[in-house]
Amino acid sequence: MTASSAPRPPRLRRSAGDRRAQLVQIGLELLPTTPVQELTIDEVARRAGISRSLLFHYFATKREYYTAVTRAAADLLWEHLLPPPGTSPQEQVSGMLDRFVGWVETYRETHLAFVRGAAGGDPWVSEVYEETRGRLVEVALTALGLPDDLRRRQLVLAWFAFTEDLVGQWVEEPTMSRPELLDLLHDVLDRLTAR
Amino acid sequence: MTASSAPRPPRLRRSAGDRRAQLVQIGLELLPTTPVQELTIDEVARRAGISRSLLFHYFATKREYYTAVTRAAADLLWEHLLPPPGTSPQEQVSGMLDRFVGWVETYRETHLAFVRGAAGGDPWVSEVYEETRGRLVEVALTALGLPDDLRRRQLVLAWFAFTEDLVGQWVEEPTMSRPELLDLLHDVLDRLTAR
DNA sequence: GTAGCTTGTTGAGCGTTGCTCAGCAGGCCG
DNA sequence: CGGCCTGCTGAGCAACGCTCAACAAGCTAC
Repeated sequence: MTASSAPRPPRLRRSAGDRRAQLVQIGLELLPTTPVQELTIDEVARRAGISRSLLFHYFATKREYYTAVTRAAADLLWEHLLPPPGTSPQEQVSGMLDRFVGWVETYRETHLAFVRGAAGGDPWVSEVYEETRGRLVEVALTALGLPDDLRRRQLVLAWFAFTEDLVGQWVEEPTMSRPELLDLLHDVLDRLTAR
Repeated sequence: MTASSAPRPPRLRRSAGDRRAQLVQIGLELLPTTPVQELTIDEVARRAGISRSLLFHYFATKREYYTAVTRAAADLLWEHLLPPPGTSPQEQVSGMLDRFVGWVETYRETHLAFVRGAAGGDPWVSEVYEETRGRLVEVALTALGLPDDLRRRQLVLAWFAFTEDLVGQWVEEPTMSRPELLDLLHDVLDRLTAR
């Protein structure tokens, strides 16, 4: 409840970069509790303590803003999963898998919201996640030492959908041990790519 | 282009059932070309030749309307996939798989839009598809003669995500023959449930 | 210090959309 | 023909995405 008698909070200017980052950050925080369609510019602006107009100064369109938020989320995931340099190929894949499960365990709500937001409707938004999925598959195939042909690519992408879904279910209702899960996922991937 | 001089089309009353069905039908037709967020009540009402108000008489909320449309789409899929009575258990699963691929082949755009709409954001909507997925998995497990325990259920659900994704990719870019695809999907399912 | 410029920032306002409500009117009944 | 049930409409409100002209914070130049 803002006191109506408050003279007015001293308006402070932020650099363009700061403001953009702040707005994207607010989007990331809102993501887990708010489906895209219910995310309003008003709410974001209110949280940032700025006018709606300013948000449109940084993002020409609501879609553009939402895409930027999605991209930020995708980048976080990407940076977390990418194998550190100097890892052996075998370790790269199992390491990524392990970190992926850990990621979903830690940011369950956020990650699920991210995936749903990316999967749902809007092509501009889903493209962002598609791209990240594509890059991840590329890394995985390289680590496995397999040629990146179209057929295998499809299989690994579909395997990723399998993984997303299974891990998503597993964190809500663990029906096996963590190592069992990791083993199963790795095994399915191996069998699929061996074909 | 509606002639402005048209005296006024004779307003005709429909029974409540007819009108509801018509509105849902319009939703189904709009689904493939229109992401949820861009589906407007105005557009639907315009196509039905009725006022916005009437739509709110049948569906209290836009969400409720959209849920009804999704349910209709899910029911169509369900009826198409359900094995006819008197089929042998083995045929049931491969038959369902075959019909599923056929379904995606035939209604590619519509089905993809349906899945995306169901996956995206809104819990009320996604629940509808979740339910259908659950029933399909139940049928599959029964046909396979396997107990419906939690673990297997998760695996088959995840396999379904795998299948959705792979078939979706395959129809856009066939990297293998149709029988190969069916065989692969069936094989993966068998290996997963055999564990 | 102050004039001036850059640019972060705002408020008023427009068109559209989801949704409400009081009441009109089609068509079946007596 | 009169009455009633109920399908149906139009006006209108609040909230939203988005635009635009103008204000003002804070740096630089003198």
